[in-house]
Amino acid sequence: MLTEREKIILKAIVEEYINTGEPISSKVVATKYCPYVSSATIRNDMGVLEEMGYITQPHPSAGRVPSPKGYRYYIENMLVDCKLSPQQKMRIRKILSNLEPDVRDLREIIKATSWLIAQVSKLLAFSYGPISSGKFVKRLWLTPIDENSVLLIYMTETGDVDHRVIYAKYSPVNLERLSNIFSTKLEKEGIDKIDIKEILSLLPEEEPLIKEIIDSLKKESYSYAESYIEGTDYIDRIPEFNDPETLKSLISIINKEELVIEQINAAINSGNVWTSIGERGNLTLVVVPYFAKDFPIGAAGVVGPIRMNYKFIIPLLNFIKSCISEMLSVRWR
Amino acid sequence: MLTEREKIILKAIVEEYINTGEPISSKVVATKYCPYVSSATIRNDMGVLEEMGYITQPHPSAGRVPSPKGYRYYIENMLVDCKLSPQQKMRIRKILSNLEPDVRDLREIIKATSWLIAQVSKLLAFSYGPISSGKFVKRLWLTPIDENSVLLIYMTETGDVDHRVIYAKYSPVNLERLSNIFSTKLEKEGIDKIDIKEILSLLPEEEPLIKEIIDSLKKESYSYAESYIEGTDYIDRIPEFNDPETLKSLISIINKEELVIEQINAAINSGNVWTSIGERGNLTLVVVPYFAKDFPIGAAGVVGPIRMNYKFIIPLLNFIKSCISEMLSVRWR
DNA sequence: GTTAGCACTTGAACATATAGAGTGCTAACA
DNA sequence: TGTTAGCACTCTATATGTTCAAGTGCTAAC
Repeated sequence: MLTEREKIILKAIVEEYINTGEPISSKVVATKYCPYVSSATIRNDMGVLEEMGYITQPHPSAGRVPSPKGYRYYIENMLVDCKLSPQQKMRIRKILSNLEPDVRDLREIIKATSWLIAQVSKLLAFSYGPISSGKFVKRLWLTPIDENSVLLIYMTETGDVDHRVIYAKYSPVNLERLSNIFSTKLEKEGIDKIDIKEILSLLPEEEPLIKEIIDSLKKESYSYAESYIEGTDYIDRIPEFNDPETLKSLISIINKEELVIEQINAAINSGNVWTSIGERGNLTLVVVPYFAKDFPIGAAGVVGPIRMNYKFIIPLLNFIKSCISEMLSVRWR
Repeated sequence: MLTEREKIILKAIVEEYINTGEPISSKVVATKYCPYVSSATIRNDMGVLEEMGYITQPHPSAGRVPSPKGYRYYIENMLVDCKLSPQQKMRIRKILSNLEPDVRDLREIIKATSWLIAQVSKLLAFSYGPISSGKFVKRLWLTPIDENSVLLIYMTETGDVDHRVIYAKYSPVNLERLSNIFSTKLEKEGIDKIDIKEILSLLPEEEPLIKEIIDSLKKESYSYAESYIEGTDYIDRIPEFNDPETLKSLISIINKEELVIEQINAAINSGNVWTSIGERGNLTLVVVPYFAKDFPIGAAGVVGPIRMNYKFIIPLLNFIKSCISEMLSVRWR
C-alpha cells in the first residue's frame, strides 16, 4: 500500500516522464509537484517506490523512470473515470460521420476503425475481426460456375459472409435443393453436429459435392478474421522507434497476428480496455473490443512505446469502442 | 565500355562483397581473382571503375563497395543464363507438391507463393494478386439475405470471385432474372459500357437495387488484389536490418502496398524479373510476375538489403514464376 | 601498360580529463 | 519519527589525444 505522498510522487514521475522522455529527478518532483517538502524527502520516498518495484533508475546518477508495474498502478488507480473532453469526442464523431458513406460492410467498418484510431492517436493502430462468436455457419448458397466447380457462399451467425470455390462433378438442378437442405440443418446446429448420412441419403448422386461442402465448412467454421494496421507514417514521431530491436518487435507484431490474438481475446473476454505493458519487446499494446448488440465482433487498439500517453489513449479507445459498437448494433440484427 | 579486366574486377568486388559484407581491397582482388597482375594495377583499374560510378569507397582508407549502378551492371551482364541447380529445383518442386493439397483457390496459391519464396530465399518475400487484366466482371449472381439486403457475387474474366452485401429493397422473385440479365450483358462488354436504361426498362420496379449493383460493380471493377508478406523471422539474419532507417523503410514497404505496386506493374509489363536496387531507403526489391496461360495474375518477389545474393535470388524467382504459372495455367481456363 | 615502394589519410580502439546531474547517506533538527 | 541541509560519490556525456592497421594514391622505375 502506498502513502498519499508516494502516490503523488509516482503519478508525478509517470506523467512527467510521459511528457519529457527524460528520467525525472527528485528536484523536479519537489518543485513542480510537492513544493511543501524538500527534494531530500522525495528522494527517501523514491527509494521506497524503487524498492517496491514501481520505478527504476537507468543508471545510478540518473533520475527515475516508471517500471511496467508503475505504469500499471498508474493506469489502474489514477486513470479511473478519465474521459475525453467534449471537443475531442466531437472531433471523433465528425471523422466518423465523414467516413460513413464509404463504409458499406462489416469488414470496411473494421478497417476504418484502425484508420480512425491511427488518425487520432498518432500511433500505430490495428483492428481485428470479424470473429464469429459461436463460429457457426448458419446459411449457405450454392451457385454453378462451370461443370466442375461450384461457388459456395455462406453466412455465419454474426452476419459475416464469405465464399469459396469447390471442385466437384454435380448436376445443376440439385444445387438449390442442396442449399436449402444445408441451410435448414445449419439453422439448428453447427456443422460438426449435422447428420451427414441423412443429407447423403436425400441426394446420393451428389456425394462428391456434399463431401466437399462439409469439408470446406469445417475448415471455414473457424471464421475468417482479418487484421488491419494503419499509422506506420507516425513511426518517425516516436523517439523509441529509433531502436532496431524495438522496430523488429514492431514488425513481428504487425505481421504476425497470432502474436496479438492472445491480447485481443483477453480484451474481448474482459469486455473492456486491456493493456499489456512492455511484454513484447519494449512495446505496449492497448486493446479494446467492440460489439454488435452483445456479440463480440472484434477488437482494435494501438501499438506504441511503453511511454505513451495513456491518459489520452485509454479514454480514446473506450470512446471508439462505444462509437463502433453503436454503428454495428444499428446495422446488424 | 569496360575492359575485360575491369569486368573481372567489378564482378570480383560484387561477389566478394555480397559474401563478406566488408569493403573489398585491391589486394584481395589481386590475390583471389587476378593473380597475374599486382594490386597496384588493380588499384588503377578500381580508380577508373570508381570514376565511372560502378563502385564507391565508404571512406578514403577503406576498400571498394559496389554502387547500385555496379550491381545493375553485374545483374544485367554477368548473370545472363544463370540457372538454379537441379538439386535446388527439385527441392522447390518438393515443397510445392507438399503444399498443393492445402491450396485450393487462387488466393491461396498467391499466399503460398510468398511463403515458398521466403522459405527458400531466407529473405522477406511478398506476393500480390490476383489482378484482373481487363478488370471486367463477367458474371454475377444475386442471393437474398433478408428483405433489405442482397448478396452480390461476381466473377472476373480471370476467374477471380468476390462478393459484397448490397442494401436495397427488392422482391426476391426478380433476383434470378436480374442475375441473368446482368451476366448476359457483362459477357459482352464491361460495366462501363452496358446500357443501364435498358436494364431499368426490363425491371423498373427494381431500380434501387439495380443502381446499387452498378455502383458496386464500378467500384469493384478495379479488382481486389491483396498482398501477402512472409519471412519476417529472417530479419535477424540480415546485418543491414540493424539500422533503424532501413527498418523504417521496410515497415512502410511491408504495410503500404501502393509503394510496391509500381515495381509490380513494371515486372508484369516486362514479363520478367524486375529489380529495383536501393531506390527505396537502402532496400532492393526483386519482383517477378506470374501468369495463367498468358493472363498476368500477379507478382511476387523479395525485399532485402542491397547486398543480397542476386546470383541465387534471380534464377530462383524465375523458376518460381514458371512453377506458379504452370500451376495456374492447369487450373484455370 | 605494369609494378614496387612509400607517404598519406582515415577509422577504430583505447585511455584520459572534465563538467554536470542526481543520487544516497549522515548528522542535525522540529 | 519524519524532515532537511550538506556533501561525497557515481555515472554519463563530451572532448581530446594517441596508437594501430588498413588501404589507398602517387611517383618513379621497369
